[in-house]
Amino acid sequence: MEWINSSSSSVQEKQQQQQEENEGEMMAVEGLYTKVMTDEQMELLRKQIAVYAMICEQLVDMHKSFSAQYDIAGMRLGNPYLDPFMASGGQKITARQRWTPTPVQLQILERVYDECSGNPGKQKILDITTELAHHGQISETNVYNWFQNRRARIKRKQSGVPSNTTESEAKKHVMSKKNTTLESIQSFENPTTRISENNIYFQSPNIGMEQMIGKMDAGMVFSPLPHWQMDRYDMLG
Amino acid sequence: MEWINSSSSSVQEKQQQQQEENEGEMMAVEGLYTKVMTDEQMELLRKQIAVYAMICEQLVDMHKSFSAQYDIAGMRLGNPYLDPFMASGGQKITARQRWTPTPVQLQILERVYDECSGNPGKQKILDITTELAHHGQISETNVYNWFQNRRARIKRKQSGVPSNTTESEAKKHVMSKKNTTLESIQSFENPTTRISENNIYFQSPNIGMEQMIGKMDAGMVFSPLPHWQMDRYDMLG
DNA sequence: GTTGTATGAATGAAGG
DNA sequence: CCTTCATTCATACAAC
Repeated sequence: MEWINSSSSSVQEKQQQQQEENEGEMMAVEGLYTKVMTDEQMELLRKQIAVYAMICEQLVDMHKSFSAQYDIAGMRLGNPYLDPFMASGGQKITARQRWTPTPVQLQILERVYDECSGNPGKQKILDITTELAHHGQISETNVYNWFQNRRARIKRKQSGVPSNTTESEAKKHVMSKKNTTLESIQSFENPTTRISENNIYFQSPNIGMEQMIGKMDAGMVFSPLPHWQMDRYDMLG
Repeated sequence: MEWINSSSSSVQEKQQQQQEENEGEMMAVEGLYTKVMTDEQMELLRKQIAVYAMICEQLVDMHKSFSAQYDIAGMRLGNPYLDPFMASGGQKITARQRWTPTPVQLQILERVYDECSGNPGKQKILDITTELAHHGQISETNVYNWFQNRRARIKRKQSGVPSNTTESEAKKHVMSKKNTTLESIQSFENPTTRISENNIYFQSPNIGMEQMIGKMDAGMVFSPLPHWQMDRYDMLG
């Protein structure tokens, strides 16, 4: 069978339509459509899985030790870690993963925003999309999101931008991509239990069970359905 | 920096297959190279991660039982670990304000979603809630909203998407996501050791540790270096 | 190459 | 059910 064959399945049926030469996440392969994933994304996924694999393994080892004897000393689950896989090849490209309005589009959007007091109707969005499409690849969803975000962010600014940046959208800085994977995993939520240092999982050969559990309970939550798997849906018809 | 270190564990050992150039499924886009992945592949990966998450969670639960029973001091030999960041703000201590499904919960939800064709009855929701409660804080409303949103969003995605013919065929390859979810994962690498029954992981909130370990040693072993990164990897024949 | 920031997108929840 | 909001995640890009 074909590995690279277009299909749909997964939680949401999907089928692409729209722009075919869109360089976004879709591309044609032998006449079929497929999603594109960058090395970076793959790397990330790979790491997530690896992290789980490691944790599962350690937990199992731990259990074995327990079962065998309450030999605490045997608690040493890990040992020196080796690098299972790291150096990813070359991840140069970055297929566009997110739409970015062109200056022209932005200008039009802002103009319309003022005209509509920030809330254009569905039909209006469709019209706008059509017009913007003349200036670059775009979809209704993009427009919809743009207005959505615009409203939310303007509102936030007005209602005060107190130094209260600890909560809203101006704080958490997920640093460089290198740490992103772990960061995203451990700090997904619940800041009170998050570990301050990155690499908590690997900073030492032996990780305390308590810590691990902490991570599981609090931070081991990750985006279940990677957004890039989803299609860019066109907001309703 | 090193991400994953491992020594000599069954699972990770295999991850060693250094990733090379993976010329395999690459294609040129605007002069750049990218990897390609189908929806099925993505779905599969996502599920793999989810299963790991679930296993980890259960292992942790088990561990907790053990700890409680024997109250082994050695377990916390680690470092108490204090969070240096908690002091400043003060309000961030408050837990999250909105429910976020854990991977396990999500997996269950999706399974139920398929079973109920997206519309579980009131009683069903109650049942689900009860079960999900074993994996984290949750309320009926959460479940209700989840289904509500899911239906709406799936629908939206489907709209504007001319149904396609590739679907029926493609589905065969991956799974109808109902009972095959785990199967596909289990048999990912080693079909001979796969579990014959589906949903073995979910038959009850707690499954025996031995079983789980069995799964890990036998069926849960998958190519650490995602097949889609290997050259010409042939997924099942 | 890192760190900070602006902003596109995902999603739980609320309102109608 | 549908639309909208609020919050958060993640990425593109600028600034260092």
